[in-house]
Amino acid sequence: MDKKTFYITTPIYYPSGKLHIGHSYTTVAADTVARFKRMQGYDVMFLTGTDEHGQKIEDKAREAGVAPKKYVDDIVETIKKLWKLMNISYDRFIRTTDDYHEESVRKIFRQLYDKGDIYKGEYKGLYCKPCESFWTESQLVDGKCPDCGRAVVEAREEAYFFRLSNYADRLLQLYADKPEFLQPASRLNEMKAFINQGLEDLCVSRTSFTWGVPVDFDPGHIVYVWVDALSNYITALGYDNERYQDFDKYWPADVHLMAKEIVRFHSVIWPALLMALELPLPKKVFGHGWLLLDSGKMSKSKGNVVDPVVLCERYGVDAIRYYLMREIPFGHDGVFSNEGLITRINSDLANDLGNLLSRTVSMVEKYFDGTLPVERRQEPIDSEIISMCDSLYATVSDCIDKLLLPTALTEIMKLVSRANKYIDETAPWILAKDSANRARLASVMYNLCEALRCVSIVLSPFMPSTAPKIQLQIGAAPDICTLDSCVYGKLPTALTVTKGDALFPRIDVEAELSNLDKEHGSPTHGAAGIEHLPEITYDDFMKTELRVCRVLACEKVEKADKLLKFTLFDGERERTVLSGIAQWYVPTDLVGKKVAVVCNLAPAKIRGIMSEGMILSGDIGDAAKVVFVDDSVPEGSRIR
RNA sequence: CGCGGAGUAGAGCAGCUGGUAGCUCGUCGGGCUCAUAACCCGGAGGUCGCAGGUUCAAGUCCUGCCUCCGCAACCA
Repeated sequence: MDKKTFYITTPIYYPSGKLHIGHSYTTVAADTVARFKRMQGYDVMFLTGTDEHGQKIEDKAREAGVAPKKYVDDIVETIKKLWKLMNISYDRFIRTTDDYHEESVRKIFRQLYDKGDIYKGEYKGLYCKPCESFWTESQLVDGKCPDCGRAVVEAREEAYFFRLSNYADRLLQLYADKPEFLQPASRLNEMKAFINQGLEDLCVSRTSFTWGVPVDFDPGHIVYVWVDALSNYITALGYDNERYQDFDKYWPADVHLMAKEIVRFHSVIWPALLMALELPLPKKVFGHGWLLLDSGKMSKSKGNVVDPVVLCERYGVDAIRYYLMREIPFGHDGVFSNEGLITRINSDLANDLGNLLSRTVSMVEKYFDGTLPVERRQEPIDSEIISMCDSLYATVSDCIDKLLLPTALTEIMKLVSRANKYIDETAPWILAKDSANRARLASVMYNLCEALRCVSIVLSPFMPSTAPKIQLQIGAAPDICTLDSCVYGKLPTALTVTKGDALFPRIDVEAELSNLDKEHGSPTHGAAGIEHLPEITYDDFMKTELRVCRVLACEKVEKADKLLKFTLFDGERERTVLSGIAQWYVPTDLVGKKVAVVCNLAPAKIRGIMSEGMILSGDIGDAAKVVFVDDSVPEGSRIR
């Protein structure tokens, strides 16, 4: 009883599609800290979950032709499977569609309303009817709708607002009093600047969609994401609901972990909401950086290789966990690349750690038939490796507390390197030649096993399935693999080891990279493999109405870097088509040209403009070039 | 003037409160043979984006500029 508690959270993820490696990154980091804290004896609550309401889910579900709940249910299943695969030891998984959460949200909303922190107001703005969008004065282009260029009218809409502006001073005070509240520190300045620009009250309800928690005293209004999603951190503990009863036990959270783009919500809106609810504030908000692909941004279209499931299946969960925690400077953006991943696995895990275990255990088997004799002879040269064993825990623990995860790993790997060097210094194979050195040789082997044992202990939160494998091979029983035992000298004197499989088989870098290219196309260089789609029938093809069109006019879309707006003549009428090729063409050069157009593509609104078709272009890496049609072919000709 | 981040050896990164420029990978040379062609030692390689300024002293502080990258905000 009365164990110290530790409450850590990830954001609740938006299940509008598959999660990518970035989500895994946040979650693995949180998991590592949670595991470490558990080992330290804390009563840990590690919360993750999903944020399932909102317009986008509603739209996606409609597109997919299923009910929103069904849509998110399916995705949540894949998310839970992913966390299971990645060995994520969350204690609780909250879904904003859970009954108890919705109940709490209704109560919280009402409570804030009753207190006067939420009030019903009017969303005043300039409204464009065709686009169904509100704009502010500054967003307008020439006084017209920036999307479609049509006239806007002043309009008002009822909505609920949270008095965020009232909390500006208290937030600034919070940052001043507790700068450690928000980390890394650079984000603090950003938030101060943001608040100093002037905080406006926050619109916390919507009427434009229905997939969410209704405002119970005002049907038609839906609680918007701020209150709905952020409050998960307390509703999951039973705040304002009966499902759980450990709010008093765990709140305030020790750390909210997240990627940098949502730091603002967690360090401005969330504390303000908590202030309004008169609840204690979380101790720390930490915004880590992004994983960038070496070719640029991380995006869904980049292919399978950044799919965490594929990576884990290919290289093993612990290797991926290690890579993520080791390679990316926590708090900054970092580059994710296949080559970086493979070299990291090879050099750190295969060559250094795995090979250290392998050579150590092999020598004990070779020189002592697997069991060390009890005679010992220590020498001065042993002292360094011994003292490193003894100080390892304190060093790592300090790093974890400061969320310096990569540093923690480099510190651990220093002992691995030292041990490898120690083998060279002591040259056991020479000692083995003279039976007079038996005691000395036993000491050397014992010291190596101790180093491995200590390493495995502090490594276990990072690599939960690798650590026990090491311990098994060096014959370390579970009771001497706790953090308390992370000091030199716990292994039995007559230690017995058991050689096992290689921990991390070495990967042939070049072969692996070319395999990846073959299988997925090169995600990094953009050229290698041609991806083939399933065969289709002639009828399938003929469903596409491809026609020759002449470009009557072409201009850049305002405020859009990539879009060109075409006015085409298709032999029958004019049609407007948008195309994302502005970087590669001067609009006027295209006028008069004939192009191939998919005419029966469902119209879609892009940047507020209806696009009625698609102009065919050939992809050249990331660029695209229009496929021009010979001038002798008349407009309207069917292409087949 | 939309917001923000970054520019340090071939690549990826450290360099906090200013005082001989470091790490990992790669590369070159050497050593060892217990081990997963792994391990250990040594070398080469940087006028720290550019230009000014402050200072006895500046990747490190200040000013301006250039470049790259995210997001906002679109690739039908």
